[in-house]
Amino acid sequence: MTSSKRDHLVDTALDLFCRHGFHATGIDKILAQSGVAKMTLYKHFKSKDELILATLHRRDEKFRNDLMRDVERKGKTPRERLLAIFDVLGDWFSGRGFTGCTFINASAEYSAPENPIHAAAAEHNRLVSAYILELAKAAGAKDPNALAQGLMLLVEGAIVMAYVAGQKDASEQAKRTAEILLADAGI
Amino acid sequence: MTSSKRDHLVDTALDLFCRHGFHATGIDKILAQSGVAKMTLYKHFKSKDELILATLHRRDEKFRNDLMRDVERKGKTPRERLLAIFDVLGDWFSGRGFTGCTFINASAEYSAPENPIHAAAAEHNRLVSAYILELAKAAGAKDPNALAQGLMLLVEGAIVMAYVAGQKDASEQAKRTAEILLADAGI
DNA sequence: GACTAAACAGACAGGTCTGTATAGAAACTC
DNA sequence: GAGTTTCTATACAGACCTGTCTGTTTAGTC
Repeated sequence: MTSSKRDHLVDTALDLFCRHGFHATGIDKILAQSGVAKMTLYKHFKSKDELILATLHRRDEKFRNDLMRDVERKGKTPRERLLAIFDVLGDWFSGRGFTGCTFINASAEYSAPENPIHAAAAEHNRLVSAYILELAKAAGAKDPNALAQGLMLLVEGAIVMAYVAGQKDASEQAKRTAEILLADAGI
Repeated sequence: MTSSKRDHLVDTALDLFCRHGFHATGIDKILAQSGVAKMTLYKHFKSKDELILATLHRRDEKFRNDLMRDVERKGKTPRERLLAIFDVLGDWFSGRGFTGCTFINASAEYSAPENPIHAAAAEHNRLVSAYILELAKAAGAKDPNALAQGLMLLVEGAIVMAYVAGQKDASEQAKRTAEILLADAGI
């Protein structure tokens, strides 16, 4: 399979980027940890930035797939699922390898909005927002857009508080706050 | 004045760190933009990390001073001031030089919680939280701790949505959501 | 077994990084 | 005005960075 090396590179790069950041992770470290030769990397990716984009793409897919799967397992009704989001966040925060949100971190290192890396983070954000909006509509909220945007603020806020301030219980606080918003939305 | 060069270095470094990130900003660029000699920098700061810590310290002081000043000018009662926080955020987001939260960005680049740079970001977070809690108590909230933590989630969430997703109106959405929380807190 | 394509190993170029060393200029003090 | 401190300018060391290049080895196919 021609793409097995590629996949392995993306996996390794994602691990190192998450743990140490993008600028702080050199190509050589990714090669050493993956055991892949340099020329193989540059055959699959034109540059380090392209490798970063590929890792962000994989991270986005895995993150949203895992989120939807866990949310739909933990909650049966749309209302339960909106609240289950914060339980999933709690599991994520208390997991061993929690290093914050890869996309927030990527935006921090590539601040220009027109940078493709920053744009990829914005797109991920948009897709998560769309999922929450979908649930809010299914739950029959009075103003689904307002509810979804409010919940998204709580999600992002909880991630920041858990990562920057080390406040791992931010997800529980966010869940309690979300219940207030759900009540206000009539569900 | 022995500290004028030092102050100038911190100002310049803060500007460059905010615009381009910490790893991406080399000592030489700070020297070129400030017009200060390298040995002068290393006389005032033992290392680049110490310079970073000094810039974060200044940023924290300026940020919270400006926040409190603007909030207390825009709102007269504690309740008004809690809501005014989000108006101040809106001004910040739409300002020309908005590059997200320096402390979230610093945490992203220095992920280890025991790293002094990450710790400085956590401390800033704690101090902002304390200010909001103070206002929540003065406003006579039913459960000031819960209200303050909920508002803090909205603040951090709004910053992320404004910076990562470019959603500059996140502050308005956060304000509308905050009003729901205030009502729930009985104020 | 011969041919082909992929991956490996490692040197290399050219640039950047942090931090140090040295020598001269400017400013301040007595 | 002499002496001291402060700053500048610049070179330097040693490490790291990305990306290229050259061979060699492995693996798969006919």
